[in-house]
Amino acid sequence: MSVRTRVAPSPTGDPHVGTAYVALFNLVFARSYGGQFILRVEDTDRQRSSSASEAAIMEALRWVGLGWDEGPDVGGTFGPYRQSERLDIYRHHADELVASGGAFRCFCTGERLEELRRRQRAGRETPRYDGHCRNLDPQESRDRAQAGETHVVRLDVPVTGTCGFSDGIRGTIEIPWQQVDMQVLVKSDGFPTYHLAAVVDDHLMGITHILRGEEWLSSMPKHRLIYDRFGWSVPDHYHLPLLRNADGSKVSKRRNPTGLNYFRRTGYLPEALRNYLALMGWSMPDEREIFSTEEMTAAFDIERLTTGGPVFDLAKLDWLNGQYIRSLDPGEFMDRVADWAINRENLAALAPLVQQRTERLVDLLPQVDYLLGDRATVDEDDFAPLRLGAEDCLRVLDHVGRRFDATDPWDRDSLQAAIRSLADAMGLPMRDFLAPLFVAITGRTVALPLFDSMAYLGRDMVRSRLASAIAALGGVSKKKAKRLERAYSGLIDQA
RNA sequence: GUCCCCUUCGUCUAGUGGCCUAGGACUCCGGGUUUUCAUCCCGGCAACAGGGGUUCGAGUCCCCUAGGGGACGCCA
Repeated sequence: MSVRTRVAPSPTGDPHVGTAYVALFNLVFARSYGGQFILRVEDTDRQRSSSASEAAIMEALRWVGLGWDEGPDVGGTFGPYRQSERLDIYRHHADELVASGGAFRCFCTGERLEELRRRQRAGRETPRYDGHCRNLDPQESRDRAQAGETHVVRLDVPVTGTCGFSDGIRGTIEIPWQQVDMQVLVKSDGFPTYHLAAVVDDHLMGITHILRGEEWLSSMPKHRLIYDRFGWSVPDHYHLPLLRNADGSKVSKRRNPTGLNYFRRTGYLPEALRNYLALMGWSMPDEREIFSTEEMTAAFDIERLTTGGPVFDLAKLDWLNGQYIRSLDPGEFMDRVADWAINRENLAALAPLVQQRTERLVDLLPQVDYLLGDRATVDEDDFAPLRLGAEDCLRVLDHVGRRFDATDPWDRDSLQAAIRSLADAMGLPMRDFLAPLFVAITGRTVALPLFDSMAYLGRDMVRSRLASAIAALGGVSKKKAKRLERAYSGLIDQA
């Protein structure tokens, strides 16, 4: 049987470097066996999924050079490849599980569940569904469901014993069933959760090897159970180490640029990014550090994957990117530069802003350089002349960051509305409120209009500039971050 | 808190019981080439988390401790 792997992003945000990381290893693994690599969109979270995000993720993955053989856009014989289009498949399988006793309907209310979890936490137990609806009379269960009573479907999990399974790079792992929750498989809106959908799809799509992030390791018992209940064989699993921030925590946008578009916009070469990602937890047998994805594929051996979480450190990526840029022949270098930012497409967004401000074409450059560049370097002194003190500036920037995480769509008007409401909530005049933001984003005293600038830059770039401005203002400790978070949610609740 | 995973220079890593006086790369520092800068070249700093075993021999195997991370959602 042909080797088939997949990457299964959830279209709930900006394209993430972690997705590219997992995609790279899946792609290389499949190719090294002459197999196929599939893209599946896991859009089962109705609230958070968006087609804009889906399109951005596919576009970004293609940019990195991680294309797929089958997927929502290119089709394939195992489609559809978008989970929201496979609802009847999941429903059918969930019904089968309920009928066979492998799962049960649960009519518990959210309040009851919350109270239960609170009690368990207080009693130092692992929060877990208590099985309240597990032994409902099947007839009653069916009747209540038929009568339209709101319910979910939960996986029936053994109460005692341990679940043993094997991970391709970690060996055998045992987890007590006691620790495994009776996971919801079908939500009350009829959509499946990840656990059901992923297992069903991986089986139906003929996925033979699953390479995914380590955060899934503790869900493995649930997944094994589902495979077993359906009588399906379990694909080989390999849990990839998680990319880390400098402090060792799971890589996050608050501390690192993690958006693929950031790397694209700041002029990293896709082949350099792939090479760098390959170095995260993997090495060439001959210890070469500069190699193409093709060379990686030819030499690939999953046994060479390490288990420790690598810190995603830009310094080495910068060096590597420099190596790639310098090795380009001049013609190609010129093409890359032209594709990067000084092209019609990018200019189209900028032209309306700069044309009126231009007397000679050369005036264009200083007007837009801060929009094309990496990030404006700011330091504490830049904030000194402002009406708000350093502490207040920091507070403003922090809260703006939080507000922007939830701002959608990312355009001029939404940004303006978001900022206005936040300034109101904080009781600050727009003028004072905007000043530190202007400095953080543009790094100047004179620049193109702030909201247009932010709209052009995009969420990733704005995020990273906010982060460096906050760092310039002294940064925030863990404790301070907590305090700011509380303060922010306080503001939201009032509004 | 409970369970699981992890632990070699600041960072990415090599290492699968003797080739380890622990190698390479990035960063940093010093020097050289270059009319500047960058590149490039040379050199330097720097690690087996701690403690017990097993063994003739342990970075490599086992146990304990510590530290880090992850999971514990009708998110994925």
